[in-house]
Amino acid sequence: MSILADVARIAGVSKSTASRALSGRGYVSIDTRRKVEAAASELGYVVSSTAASLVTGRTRNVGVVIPYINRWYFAEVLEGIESALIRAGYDLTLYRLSTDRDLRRRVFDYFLVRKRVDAVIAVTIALSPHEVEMLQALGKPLVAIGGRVAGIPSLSIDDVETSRLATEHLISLGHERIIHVGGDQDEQMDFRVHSQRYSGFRRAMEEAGLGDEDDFREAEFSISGGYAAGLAVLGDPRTRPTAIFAGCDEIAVGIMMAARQLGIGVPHDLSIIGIDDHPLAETLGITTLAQRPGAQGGRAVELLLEQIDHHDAPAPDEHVLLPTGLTVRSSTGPARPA
Amino acid sequence: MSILADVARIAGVSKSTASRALSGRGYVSIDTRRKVEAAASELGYVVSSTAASLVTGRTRNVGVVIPYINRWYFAEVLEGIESALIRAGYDLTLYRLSTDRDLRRRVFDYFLVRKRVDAVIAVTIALSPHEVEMLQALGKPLVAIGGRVAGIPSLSIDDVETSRLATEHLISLGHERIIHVGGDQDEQMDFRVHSQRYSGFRRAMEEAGLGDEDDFREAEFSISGGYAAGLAVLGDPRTRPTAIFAGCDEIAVGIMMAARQLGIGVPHDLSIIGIDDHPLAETLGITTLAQRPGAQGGRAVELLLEQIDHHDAPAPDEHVLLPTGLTVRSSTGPARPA
DNA sequence: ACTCCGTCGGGAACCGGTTCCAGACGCTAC
DNA sequence: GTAGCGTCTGGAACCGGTTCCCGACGGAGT
Repeated sequence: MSILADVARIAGVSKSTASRALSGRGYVSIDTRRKVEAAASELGYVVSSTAASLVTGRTRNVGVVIPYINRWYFAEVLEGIESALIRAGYDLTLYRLSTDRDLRRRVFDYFLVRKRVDAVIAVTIALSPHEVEMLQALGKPLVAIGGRVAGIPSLSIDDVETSRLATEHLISLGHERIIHVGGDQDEQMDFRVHSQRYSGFRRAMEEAGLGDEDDFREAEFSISGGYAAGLAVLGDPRTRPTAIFAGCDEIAVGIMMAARQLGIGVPHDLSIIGIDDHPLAETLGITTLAQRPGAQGGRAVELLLEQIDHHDAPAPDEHVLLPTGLTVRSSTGPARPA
Repeated sequence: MSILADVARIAGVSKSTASRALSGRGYVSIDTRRKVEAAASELGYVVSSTAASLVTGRTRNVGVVIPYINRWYFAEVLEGIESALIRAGYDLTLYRLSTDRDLRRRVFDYFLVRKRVDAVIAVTIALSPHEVEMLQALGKPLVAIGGRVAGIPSLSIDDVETSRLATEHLISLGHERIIHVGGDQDEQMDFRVHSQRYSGFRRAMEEAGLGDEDDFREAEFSISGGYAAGLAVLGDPRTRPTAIFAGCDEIAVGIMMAARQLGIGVPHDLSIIGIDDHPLAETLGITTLAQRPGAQGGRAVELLLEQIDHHDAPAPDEHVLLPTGLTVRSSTGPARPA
């Protein structure tokens, strides 16, 4: 392993000149730069980012905290973040936070605090004021994806409005018996996405004078979860709805599968709408409100890099609401008269 | 931000003693340790891992290169790796390598080489001899998941044997017209998993005196891919097989959906078997050969940490073959006489 | 001719820890 | 009594870069 001093010696210059030549900062004549570069490539030299970080205080490394990897939305966000960071020359250090409070504390106290990351992106993790404060005290820019966090820039779709629109789509088709199959209302980790989607649904239903206390069904946010809930909801012909608003496309897909299993025609006997625009939604022709999680990840990185670049400026405390687009496919259709 | 010198001053000891007290290396009396710890927590001190790495040469950070995030197998492996590393006090830096050769070079030359990671795990990335050599020259332990890499420890399932077993299961049920729906044979990135699965299939078929040149169908390794291939294969009643061996469970699920769509009974008219034991395989009752990617990730971390701990020993160049378990569910059944 | 400024290069301090070395102390062993 | 060892602590070197500061040089401006 060669070090900068070796390169300098071979090139016949001082360490400082070699450093300037390779990093491109400060005055170096073309000639010496060439010599240094030649020496460096001859020796196969690469800077020690550790040493560089120590003195500059910047690591070119961003921490990402995320609750799941194996779910479409999260994996997409992660991919978006990853490629944006790589393009900008940054590393991405991954911390998966499950519901384990201890682990969460350890990650914040032990991992994130050490001068290992320049900044942090929190994906659907509602940072506590204490956590925000702690990281900000260390001068680490923060961005949140998936929900609002006080004091830091964040971006997400408007869950309430999106759900409302989805529900209104069904209502406008003449459906009256509509059920929302969504996530556990008590899930603590996230930004109450589930309850926001529920309340958008509720609002649309109330405005139309519809709904009752039996129009919500809990499901895990996955195809299997949707399938199980679908079988339960659709199994009983007397209470069967004519339309279902699924909390996400994975649930919608599961419901679609359950419907097929039970011989229920979509959209003839049942309309289904979801949120996300999961690839399977397209494959199966499921109507949905499209969002682009990968792009959200990329956008979050931009916001972050802006903060890193002018880190003298105060953190912009704005919440960006991203649009979702109603994508009508063949899973929704007019209600048939009973 | 407080530094070690501050802690030492407050505690009334020297930097070296403070370092020893906090890191737990070398002799320190109980008394002074207490004092130092008190000072540290009073100041909210945390070590600068950058500084520590610079002198120790170890970063407690492992690089993971992986081609996809948003696929079940890869996400599971990643989760397994992540939790094992966190438990061991290691960070995980993620590099997603698509088919972009340039990016791949950049990741290896620019990112992995700088003293940022102590070791590297390659998930279904066939490292070139040059890449292996480069990383080993830097003294970085390596482990590969998903296929054999010369010169480094690796672990994977036995793709050939697994496929053969899957195919034999179908044959033993009396099926004669069997099709394999698998991945693109030319995919360069991976360890030719696709072609290995194909050849296991081929072998079983030949031993049984079955098969023809039309018994393979290409599909993307996803539910959508399986669905599309399923529609194509099952659509024509004259060529329709009585059994399908899917290259992975996601494909199997897609085929299952296509079968339902076309009103083909499973397993009455069609048997389906996959590989993986994806959660949906259980939900839908798909027979499969189960593997546990999360456990593979954890095992890879163990192998890696062993190498890190005794890094004087030569790298164990062994390939661990993990078992897969035939899990019979309701998607496979006896062939009906034509 | 002299100042001034922009370009170029070297020396040395510095980032914040870890670790080697040497010295001090108290204890046991001979 | 002293040699020898184990425990404890401080000083200083060191990891490998970056950057500040200073001096040298050459050309332009007056």
